[in-house]
Amino acid sequence: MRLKDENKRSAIYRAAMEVITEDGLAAASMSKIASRAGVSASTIYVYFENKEDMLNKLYLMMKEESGAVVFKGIGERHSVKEALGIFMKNLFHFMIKNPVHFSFHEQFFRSPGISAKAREEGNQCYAPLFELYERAKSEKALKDYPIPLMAAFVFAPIMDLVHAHRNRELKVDDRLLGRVIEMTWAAIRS
Amino acid sequence: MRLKDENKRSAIYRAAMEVITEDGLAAASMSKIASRAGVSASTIYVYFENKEDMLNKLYLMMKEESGAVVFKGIGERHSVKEALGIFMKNLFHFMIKNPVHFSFHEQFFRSPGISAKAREEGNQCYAPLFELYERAKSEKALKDYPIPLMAAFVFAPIMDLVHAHRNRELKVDDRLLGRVIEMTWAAIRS
Amino acid sequence: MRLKDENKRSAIYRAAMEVITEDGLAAASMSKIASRAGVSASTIYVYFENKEDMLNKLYLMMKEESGAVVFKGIGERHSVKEALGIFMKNLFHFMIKNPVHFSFHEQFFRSPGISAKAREEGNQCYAPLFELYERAKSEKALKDYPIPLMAAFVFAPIMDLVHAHRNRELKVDDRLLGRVIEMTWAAIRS
Amino acid sequence: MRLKDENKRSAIYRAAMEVITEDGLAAASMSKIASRAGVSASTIYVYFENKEDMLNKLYLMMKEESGAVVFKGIGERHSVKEALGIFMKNLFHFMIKNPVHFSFHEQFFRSPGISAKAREEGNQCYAPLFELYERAKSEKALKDYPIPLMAAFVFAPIMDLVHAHRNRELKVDDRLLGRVIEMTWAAIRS
DNA sequence: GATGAATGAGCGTTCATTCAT
DNA sequence: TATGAATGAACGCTCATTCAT
Repeated sequence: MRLKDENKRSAIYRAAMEVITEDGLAAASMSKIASRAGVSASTIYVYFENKEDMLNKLYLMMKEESGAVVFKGIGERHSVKEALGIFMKNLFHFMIKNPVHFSFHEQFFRSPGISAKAREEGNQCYAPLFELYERAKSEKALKDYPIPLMAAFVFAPIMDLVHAHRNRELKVDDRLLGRVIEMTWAAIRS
Repeated sequence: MRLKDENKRSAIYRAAMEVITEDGLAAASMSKIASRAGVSASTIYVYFENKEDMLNKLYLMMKEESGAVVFKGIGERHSVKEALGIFMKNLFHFMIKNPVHFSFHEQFFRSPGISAKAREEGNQCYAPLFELYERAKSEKALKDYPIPLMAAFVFAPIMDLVHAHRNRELKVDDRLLGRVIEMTWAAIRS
Repeated sequence: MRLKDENKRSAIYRAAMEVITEDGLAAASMSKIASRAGVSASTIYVYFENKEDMLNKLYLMMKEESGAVVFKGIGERHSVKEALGIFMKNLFHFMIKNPVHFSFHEQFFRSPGISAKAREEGNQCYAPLFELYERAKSEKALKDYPIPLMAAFVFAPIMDLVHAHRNRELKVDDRLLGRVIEMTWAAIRS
Repeated sequence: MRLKDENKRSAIYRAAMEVITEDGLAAASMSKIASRAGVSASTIYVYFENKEDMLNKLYLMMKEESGAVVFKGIGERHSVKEALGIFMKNLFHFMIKNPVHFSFHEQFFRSPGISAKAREEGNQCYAPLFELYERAKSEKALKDYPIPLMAAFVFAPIMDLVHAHRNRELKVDDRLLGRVIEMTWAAIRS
């Protein structure tokens, strides 16, 4: 028997991302994804239980991909403020370079299409951020407010920046990015 | 002839909100909405041109409803900071009291399901916010950054707060709300 | 109580003819006919039992209208050949002047939309043609073949002529019309 | 994987013909055709793009089927008159033996349900008739009148004969058929 | 008599999924 | 493993018709 072909699996992932980005989540049918991936629709069911399973796993995979990038260059040597700044810059540039990730994130953000379990697991790809938060608490560098609240000040402005940049409403350069990071810092610093 | 029953129109609105809240926008079919509203699916077409028309009008109606509430108590006598604080508190309480509005807003935020025209009209329900922003610019009370960027610091934390409150991840009281307003202010003040 | 308004009835007839001519029989919905007639769809049900009834009665009315015209100028003094020639000319000109009648006839010709009973009654509007046929039999002017067969040679060429004329495939003048009548006569004469 | 079952394709064709024959073109819904064919409605979409595509292809198939029969036995050795006679006899017998073809032809004759392209292609199945017409012109055997006009004298009587035969209004035998052919010839001969 | 509201039935079509090979 | 065939369920929507006024 042939082994499951991991190239095929990732072709399906890639196709799903593209279709969702281009046509939206609602219009992303299995057959559209399949033909984009160059496989038959029924082949998807060899690799995934069903559509929901595929989307959840895709969500996880994308979280892993971004998680592997957004913490690059951050080390113990950095202050909390520096670390957060690097993270936000990384996040911005990753989303600019990977518009499919960005669109996908916008489509799935709090969408009921993703199970709580997958969401939970996806968050673990951002574990370094939570560790940073813990460190900050011990250093008393950040306000001691709940994580989701702090996260709102970190993520929302960056994602809005990417959105405006993509729509050409705004030309985002390093100076503007730096200013936004300062705004976030002003909000959350202790 | 029977008169058009405005109760029925609002029953359809309510049903649509509920179904979208519960099952998500993608799964909100006309027949599901109809049976929730206690009417036949074809009756919806007596009151609306088609699904898109219904969703756009629903979007507008909800924007109007929230717009009529979130600026209550704000006057010329208030400083920009005070006015923003009142707005954010109003927004929070409105969303807590109207969970369907909240879910609906989350579903429709940047969804392609809403036409640009409806979005534009919907924004006009929040005109006082834009006026406040203009006033702030002339008073040099706020950073002179693009509106969507500033908005990210105003809306995202409140909506996250509501989200966490609803999920019982967080017990939000006036003190926490006040602190969040302070965080936002620290971020956007000039 | 108000009397049934015969103007309204004929407005419905006229609207139905127009809609059927413009959009085809399949697309002629009751509401489209109603709005063309300037009445409510339910008003049609005051004047007719249902759609089928309306179409059958419309069919009859049109047969009556054409029947009142196509025998004009024919008298006992005419030979069978002359009479047939006048009939065919009348038929051609009537259909050219009343494109709605023509389209309607083409749509309904042998369509299952018209009941056998209405078809039967409609034929009685062409009674003079049958009488002419009887006279011809007694004069031995025509072949003694069944009526539907003879009719094929009389009607089909004229209707085709009208069709080609309307489509501008053919410019039909009196000379061509005369020739066609001669062809028919050559076919059916004894 | 299962192989595409050509029996199924022709079962759909047959079902469509039957339903159209019985209920008329307007009432021939996909689901009615499907259940007559013993397949699910969605299965039709495996074999055809959509309803229009199916009807056009069905139209073509039927034209091909009749085209393959109605010119049988006609050769260069036959005079124009003989050839036309054979054609008309073939046409009559084909329509008698294939009542579904006959009804279908009546329904589709000039119906807007068939695309101009399909109609064009369908006509090519009757190419030998056009060639015969050309030959007749060069031999000056027929009147030099436009094709559709000549066709009216050839087709209409035969189709009427079939119609009357099927309705038992008329018992058509070879003698009557021969006489009709003579009538047509008298009409169109030069 | 006239009509807008209301609806069940049905339309053509798409879809996620299963089946047989 | 891989896939085209097959399908029940559902979709958005239209329609002829009835009802209440």
